[in-house]
Amino acid sequence: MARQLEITQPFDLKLSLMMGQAFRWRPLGEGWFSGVLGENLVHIRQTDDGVEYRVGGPDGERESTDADDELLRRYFRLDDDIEAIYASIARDPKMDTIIQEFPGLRLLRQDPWECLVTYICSARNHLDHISAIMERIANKFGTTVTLNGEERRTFLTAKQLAKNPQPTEHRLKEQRLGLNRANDIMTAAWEVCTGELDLYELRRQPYPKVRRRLMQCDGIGYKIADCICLFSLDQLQAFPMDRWVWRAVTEAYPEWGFPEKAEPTDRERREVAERARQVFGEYAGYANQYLFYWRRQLGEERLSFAHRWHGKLRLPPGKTVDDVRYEYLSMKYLS
DNA sequence: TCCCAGGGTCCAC
DNA sequence: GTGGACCATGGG
Repeated sequence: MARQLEITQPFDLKLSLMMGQAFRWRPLGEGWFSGVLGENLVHIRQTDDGVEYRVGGPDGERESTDADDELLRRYFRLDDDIEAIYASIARDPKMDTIIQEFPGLRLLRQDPWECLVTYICSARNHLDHISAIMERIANKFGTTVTLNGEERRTFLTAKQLAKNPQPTEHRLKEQRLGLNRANDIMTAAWEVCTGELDLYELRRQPYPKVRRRLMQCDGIGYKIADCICLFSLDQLQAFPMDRWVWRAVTEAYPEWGFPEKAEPTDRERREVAERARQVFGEYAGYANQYLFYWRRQLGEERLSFAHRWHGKLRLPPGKTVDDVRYEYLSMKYLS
């Protein structure tokens, strides 16, 4: 039996699950998505007044309870006052426009350990590739959970890694996540198990301290620390600076004074993040996700223009693909 | 073969 | 503390 959970807030399930903050959600068709939350295999889809979902475990589907509602409320951050957050970051008129274009984008409160592993593997990787690595790791180490004919695996725990280091490290490296990543993950697992790195305790610490602590880990620099802060540690002022957000900022906010070049220096990343916190306020992390998603959508528009160019449609005389793209963007977003 | 991807680290100044 | 060079890895 599917269980209903009422949501009386802006909420776009597909957008929030598939935009590239979490990497283990899969579309099942007819609006359903499959994901693994801890020990639970969850099937969920959006309805007119919220979501409906089913939950499975090692022995297949089980009856959903109030505790499962609470699990989802926490995961989707339904405790956030999203209207107030949108209003806060929409003090900037461009952000207001973007939010109206894509209402219902939600940050997800992910498991800190899984999030740490995910983003250690994310460095210089494509979203699809990150998804594939996470799924391979789960398939190799996880325990089986089933639901409605589907079989998936729980994620690798820190304890599993620290308990039996050599064989698991070897098996981890086989999952093609990069030469040093497996070592970084092993080291982090060890620190988590000894209590030297207490991820849940970091949820109650101030943001700068949390980021500093994460950056002491191998393989975690400024950007990845911000991702872990924002996606799993309740640090909503974190502002992860990857190349997409850098493009969004340099193109849409020229008045901030950052040059349009391919890659920012570490210093420029820091300065953009600080500026973003001044402009968007204490919920800058939500603005960050909107900029990330928005700019990636434009990337797809750009591909679309290139496709037409090579196809039947011709560009206006004397104009480049970028000219047309920027005209389009100016009309649509930046007027 | 070249380019790209939710970067990190190391090493001179 | 900063800027630059180098590193990494699979896919299109």
